[in-house]
Amino acid sequence: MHSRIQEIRDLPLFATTSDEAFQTLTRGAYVQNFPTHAELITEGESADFLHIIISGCVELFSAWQGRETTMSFHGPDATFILAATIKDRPYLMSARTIEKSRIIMIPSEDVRAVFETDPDFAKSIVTELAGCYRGVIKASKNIKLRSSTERIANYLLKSYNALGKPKDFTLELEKRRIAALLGMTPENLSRGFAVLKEKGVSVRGQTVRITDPEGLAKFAKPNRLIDSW
Amino acid sequence: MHSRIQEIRDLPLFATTSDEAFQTLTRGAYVQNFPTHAELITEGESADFLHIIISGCVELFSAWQGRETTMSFHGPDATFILAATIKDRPYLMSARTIEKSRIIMIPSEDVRAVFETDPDFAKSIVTELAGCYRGVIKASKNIKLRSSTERIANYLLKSYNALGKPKDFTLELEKRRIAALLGMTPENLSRGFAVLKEKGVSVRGQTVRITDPEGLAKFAKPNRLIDSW
DNA sequence: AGATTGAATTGATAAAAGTCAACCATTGAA
DNA sequence: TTCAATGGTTGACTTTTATCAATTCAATCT
Repeated sequence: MHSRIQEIRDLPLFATTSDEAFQTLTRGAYVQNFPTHAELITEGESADFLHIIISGCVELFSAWQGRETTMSFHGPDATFILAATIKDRPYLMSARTIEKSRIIMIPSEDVRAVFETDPDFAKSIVTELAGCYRGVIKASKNIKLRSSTERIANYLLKSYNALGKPKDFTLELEKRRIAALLGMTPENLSRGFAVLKEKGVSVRGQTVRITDPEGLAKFAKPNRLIDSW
Repeated sequence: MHSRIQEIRDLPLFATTSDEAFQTLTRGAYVQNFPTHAELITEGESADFLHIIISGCVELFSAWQGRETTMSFHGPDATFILAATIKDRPYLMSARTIEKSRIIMIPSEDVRAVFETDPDFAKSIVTELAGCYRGVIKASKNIKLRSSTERIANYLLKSYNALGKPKDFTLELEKRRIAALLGMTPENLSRGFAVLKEKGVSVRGQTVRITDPEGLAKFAKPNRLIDSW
C-alpha cells in the first residue's frame, strides 16, 4: 500500500503535512483505477471520501429534471469535492471519469480529524478550498458576462498561452466536452469556430492554429479576473 | 471601540474563537457605517480586509467590457470576500451596499495570522468558506439548469417557505435586484410573474400571494441540491 | 393637488442560443 | 473492404432571452 500512497506525498496539499498526519490520512485511504466513463460519485450522496486525482481526467457535472450541465474538468493533483467533505454534507455534483483515471480516496472523517490536529494541513485545505471557490467564481463570470463565441475565443487563447504560444496545438478535450465546459451545444461550438476564422484562428479536426494572436486577443479581451489560472 | 466590536463577538464565525485570538482579530479592525450605494470594494484590488456585515445588505457584482452581472446579495452576519483574504489575492468581485449598512473590516493579515495560531478559528473559517463555495455552486446550477421562469418560481417558493408559508408576503428586494440576482432583465422578470399567475402566484406590487403552493411546487420542482439554504 | 422621479410593465422587435435533421469524416470491427 | 458507430458539421427552424421604446404606476416633494 505504501508505495502507492507515496504517489501523493508530494502533492501541494500535503507539502507541509507532518508524517504522522499523513499516516493518519492515508491509513484508511485507497487508490483505485477507474475505466473511462466510470461514475465516481453521484450528487446527493453523503460525502464519505475526499477524492484526489493522480492521473486521468474527471468531469464534475450536475443534473436536474433530465437536464445536465458540466461544471468543470479536472486533471492530476486536483481534489474533489472538498467542500462537501469539510461540511459533512451531500455532494452537490456528480463526478465521472472521461478517461482511464487513477484516484485516491481518503475517508472524509480522517480529513476532518487531521484538519483539527494539524495546523499546516488545515492551512493547505483552506488554500485549496479558496482556490476552488475562486475557480467557480471565475467560471460563473465567464458564463454570465460573455457570449458563447467570446468564451470559445478565450478558451483557445488560454490553451495557446499555457502551451507557450506554439505554432499549432491539439485540443486536449473532445469538442463536445469543450462545448459542455463552455456551456453551449456542440453545434454552437462549431459555429463559433467558424466565426473565429475571421479573428485569426483555424481549427482543423483536433488541431488549432492561432494565425493572428493579437487579433484574437483583441476580440477575446482576456481578463485576469476571469481567465487567470 | 470595544462595545462596537462586541457586536460581532457572537457571530458563528467567532463562536469558538479564544478571547485572545478575538482580541488580535479586532485590534486592527474597524466598524463603519455606509450609506446606500457605497462601493465597498472594487474587483482587482488587493484584499486588504475581510468584511463582515453587521446590518444592511450588500451586493457582490462583477463587470467585464461594460457589462455587469450580479453574483449575490448578502445580509447580516455574512462575510465577504473570504477567499481573496485567505489567498492574499485580488478580489474577483466588487461589492456595494444597496441599503444603509454597518460593516466590520478586519485586516487580512490578522485573519491569516490568527488562522495559523487558533485551530478553532481555522475551523470556523473553513466551514464558512466551504459554505460560500457550496453557495456559488448552487447558484451556478440554478442558472445553468433552469429557465428564467423556473428560477423565479423557485425564488418565490423559497421565500414563501423561509417565511413559514404566510398568506402573503413582501418581496425583500426590489424587483430589478431580484432580476439581477436571477440573471435576467427586469422586463423578463415581469413577464415571468405573468406566466406564473397560471401556476398559482399573484404578484401585486411588492406583495406576493401563493394561491396554489402545490401547483407552484409542481412547476418549480425545488431541489435541495440547488435550493437548500 | 400637481410635478417629478424612478421603477415596473407592456408590446414590438432583434439577437443569441438551442433543437432537429441530414450529412460528412474517421475509426474500428466484422 | 464494407459497414456500423461515433463525433463533428451544416442548414433550417424554434425557443428563449435581450433590447428598445412607450406607457403606466407609485412614492415623494413642493
